[in-house]
Parts: sequence; structure tokens; C-alpha cells
Amino acid sequence: MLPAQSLISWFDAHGRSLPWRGESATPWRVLVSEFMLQQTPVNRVIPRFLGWMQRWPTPADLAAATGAEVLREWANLGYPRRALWLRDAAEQIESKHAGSVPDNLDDLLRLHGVGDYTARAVLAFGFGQKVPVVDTNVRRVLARVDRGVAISPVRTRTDMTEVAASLPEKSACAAKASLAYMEFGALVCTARAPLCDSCPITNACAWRAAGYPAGSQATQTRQKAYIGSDRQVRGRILAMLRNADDALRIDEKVLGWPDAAQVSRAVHSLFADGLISSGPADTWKLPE
DNA sequence: GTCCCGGGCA
DNA sequence: TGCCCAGGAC
Repeated sequence: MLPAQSLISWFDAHGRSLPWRGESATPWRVLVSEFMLQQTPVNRVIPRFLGWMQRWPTPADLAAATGAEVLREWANLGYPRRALWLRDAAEQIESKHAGSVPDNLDDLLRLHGVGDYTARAVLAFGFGQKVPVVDTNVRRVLARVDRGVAISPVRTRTDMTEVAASLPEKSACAAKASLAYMEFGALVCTARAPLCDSCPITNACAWRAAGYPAGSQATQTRQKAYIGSDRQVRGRILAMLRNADDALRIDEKVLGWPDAAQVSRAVHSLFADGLISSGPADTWKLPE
């Protein structure tokens, strides 16, 4: 069982002040931040989040934006489909929820780009509800503190049950506990070099009791190299179009990329994803 | 299970 | 270079 009270105390003393936390944690700000934080480190999100919220303070504001506008504001955060999904979510919030972020799991999960993690994060951090919030940090903390292993294969449903059992009764405290778990995983119980010497819960840690056994590589699937990948080509194309005022021809020469077939494949997949649209005479541009 | 972005760090 | 990062869609 995760020691909720100990980690809440630690969080009160050491938790970071972030633009989507504390007094400014409205459901909409939390939703925007969670989209941006998917697979993206906090420090890279902060400036983009501030610019985004200044430009589109409400769902109605974002719903009225074009694809080109949101993709340019998203800039180089990565996974740019998230920017379009977030705008789509804003449109749905406008049309189906009277401009207010829904406060229940089913409606949140119907928003494109909102999954098990993001939906519960909005409920907990935006609405102060008592729901288990399990991200990569919490999974790792659970694996170590409760099960005594460095990292375990992804079993989100089991992890959610375990986290739920550890949450304090009062909903506001439960939400704070989830925040504390995540922050603890991000700052102390980190993936690569955990700061076990300054850990506030050493006496509750099964991983420490077991002598910090290393993880088994077998459970983890290897990530494909980014260099030379289709993802890199797609990224280059979008970067060119973000910085261009007019529609552009996209080929291997313009892009400085040796593999013409790969460029063609990337263009078509970007089009299929709605990230680019066709301009005049074999050119491409950011979508309206 | 595979793909989607991009920067940072050991 | 490989791995990691407040995941989600297909």
C-alpha cells in the first residue's frame, strides 16, 4: 500500500508550483496541460502551455481556431495530432457540454485523445474527485514500493485498483495524494537514477528491502530509432510548413531527404491524419 | 503490439 | 546511441 499521508507531507514541502496546479487548476487548464504532458516532459510543456492559454483561455476560444493556428502554436512539442484532437475536444465541449469540461468519466473518455489516464487526471486535478490516476510515474512507484521490483509490465487496471485502495477518504485529499505520487515519481523515484538516499519513505519501500534488484529487460519492448524514421520525416515536413507562409511542394530535394519513397509515404500519412491539406499545383499546407 | 514527435541526458 | 518522458489511437 502506498503511504499516502507521508507522500502528501513530502509533496507539501517539495512539490513544484506549476501553472496548471493550485489555485489556477481549472478543469479546462488541467485538460489542456494533460494533452500537452502526454509523453512530454514538464519543462518542455510550461512555455507552450502559457502561450496556449493566453491565446485560447476557454474551450470556445480554441474551438474557433484553425488547424494551422493550433499546429503553429503547438510548435515542436511533438505528437502534433494532439493539437488537433485538443481543438476537436474543445468543439465537443462547446457543442455537447455547453462550454464546460464534463465532470464524469464516460463523457471525458468520448473526447478524442482522452484515455484512461487523462480522463481521470481531469477528474482528480480539475474537479477534485476521488479517482485513481495512474501514469508512468505511478506505475513505477507502485512497482518499487509495493512489489519490490524496479519496473513492472504495464497493467493499468490492476495498478488502478491498488492505487484506489491507498487513497484517503476525503476527495480533496485523494486528489492531492495522486498528485503526490506522480510528483514523487518525477522528482525522487525516477526511472534512471532514483534518489534513494533522500527518499522520504525508505521504510515503506519493498524495493529497498529487496536490495534494489535490477529490472528484467524481457518485459520491455524496444523503441525504434527516431533517426531515419518516418516520424522524423513527418516532423521535418510539418516544421517546414509551420514556418512557411504559402503552400509548398514537398519532395526529397526540398526536404533534403534521400529517400523519395519515404517522403511520399510521410506526406500521405500526414494527409490521412489531417495534419496537412493540399494546396494548388501539387503543393501542401497546414489545414484550415 | 505498433506507430506517433522531439529534446535531453547518461 | 539508447532510454525516458503526466499516453492514446488503431
